[in-house]
Amino acid sequence: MSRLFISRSGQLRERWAAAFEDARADVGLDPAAAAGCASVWLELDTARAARREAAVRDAVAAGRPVIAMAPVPSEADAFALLQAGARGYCHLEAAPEQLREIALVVEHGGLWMPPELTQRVLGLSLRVVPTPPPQVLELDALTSRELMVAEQVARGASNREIAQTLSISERTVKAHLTAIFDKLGVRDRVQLALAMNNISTHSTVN
Amino acid sequence: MSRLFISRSGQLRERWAAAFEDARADVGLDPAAAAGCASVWLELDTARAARREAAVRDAVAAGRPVIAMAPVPSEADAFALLQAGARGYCHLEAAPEQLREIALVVEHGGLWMPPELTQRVLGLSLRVVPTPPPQVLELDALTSRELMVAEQVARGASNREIAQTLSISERTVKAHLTAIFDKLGVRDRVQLALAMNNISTHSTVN
DNA sequence: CGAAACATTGTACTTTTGTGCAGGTTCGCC
DNA sequence: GGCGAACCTGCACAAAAGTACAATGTTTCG
Repeated sequence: MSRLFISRSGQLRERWAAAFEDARADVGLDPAAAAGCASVWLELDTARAARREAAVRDAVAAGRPVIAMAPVPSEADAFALLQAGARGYCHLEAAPEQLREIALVVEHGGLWMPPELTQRVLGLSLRVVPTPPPQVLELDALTSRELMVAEQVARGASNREIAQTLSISERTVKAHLTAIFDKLGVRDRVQLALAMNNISTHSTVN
Repeated sequence: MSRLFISRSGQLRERWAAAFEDARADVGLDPAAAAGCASVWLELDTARAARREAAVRDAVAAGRPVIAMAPVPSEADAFALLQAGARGYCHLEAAPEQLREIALVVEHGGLWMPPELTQRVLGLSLRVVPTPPPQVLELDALTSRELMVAEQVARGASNREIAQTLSISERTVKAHLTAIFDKLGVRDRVQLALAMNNISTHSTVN
């Protein structure tokens, strides 16, 4: 029982091969081929959003558990695709060990999605999060002023705008930012913005 | 790492022992004992319905994955308990093989519930959780290459990293970005990253 | 009171980002 | 063959972003 990866580009073939000895890849879904697999993995284009659910549904129809792999996972997306019948929803570039983990879960009747999404999907409170190191932001570590700056960045504001809003100099904004980056372990405002919105970032390939 | 079963009656002890060599059973929750387990299984009384969620929460607080075992599984119950932090929800009298299956799933970060409940609970979540903004990005306007760049930015990657990943020069990445900003109507990579994750950004005055 | 944390800002400098201008290539299509 | 779209790139430049070092005032707390 192999794993079938459906991908247009096939760029990640090597990664999949690393995860599963029996990984197979194809550019389109062949129901007959899918039927013989332990699970079907779909690489989702960000484009053609409307087609994604249909793609999942088609794959599900083959009767094997389907895992959707999104380049940019989101809560809404996870909902839609799980509802379309996917049993797993993960980052497209999840590490091989994680892929194996997901396969294990899904092929035994479970649902899998990134911890941070599980949390939000079920509406859990942060404190209650179990198993994996949930990478909860240590927002408590921030001072009140730093928090204000961080929040603005989380909404896409520039240093100048933040300075204006808080009635301080741009230099001070930068000072706060340096402190924030250090405390939260991110390297620039983009990663901060994403982290503030509970989105895992690049270096954190989990 | 054993499995800890919390049960008032202890009637099903033998079944649990059959499922797991390392099964332990107790009548009440001892946080210290729970902390040393692979998973905690709660037998839920039908009586004292109000207490069930609290019981789950207490168990979850110990930091180990919790499976709720209900004598009469129901959709509403499943949702409530998963929301309380349970990672699994099953019939109290599930067969030993199934218990093992569930353990496998839950201890690897998955969610488990009876198949027939899965779809319904997912459907329910949609109604319970505030639906995210419908703001649809015009991702179709992006060319395939631009999309790749945008996705990387959405994960916090720098231009250098993107260039490396796509095997192109940093200059080209910048060229793509300029096109992306224009097409999507954002002004910089931070706003792009947020937009790609369906997060509304600071209202740009200019 | 004095240490420590916080907030603020300046000067100066490095690095990243983003743009303008000016080219190249390839590929499909009329 | 010509044309346009997408892709790729170099040089130059401006504008942000971020860091290093330093300093001053305020608040907080033991």
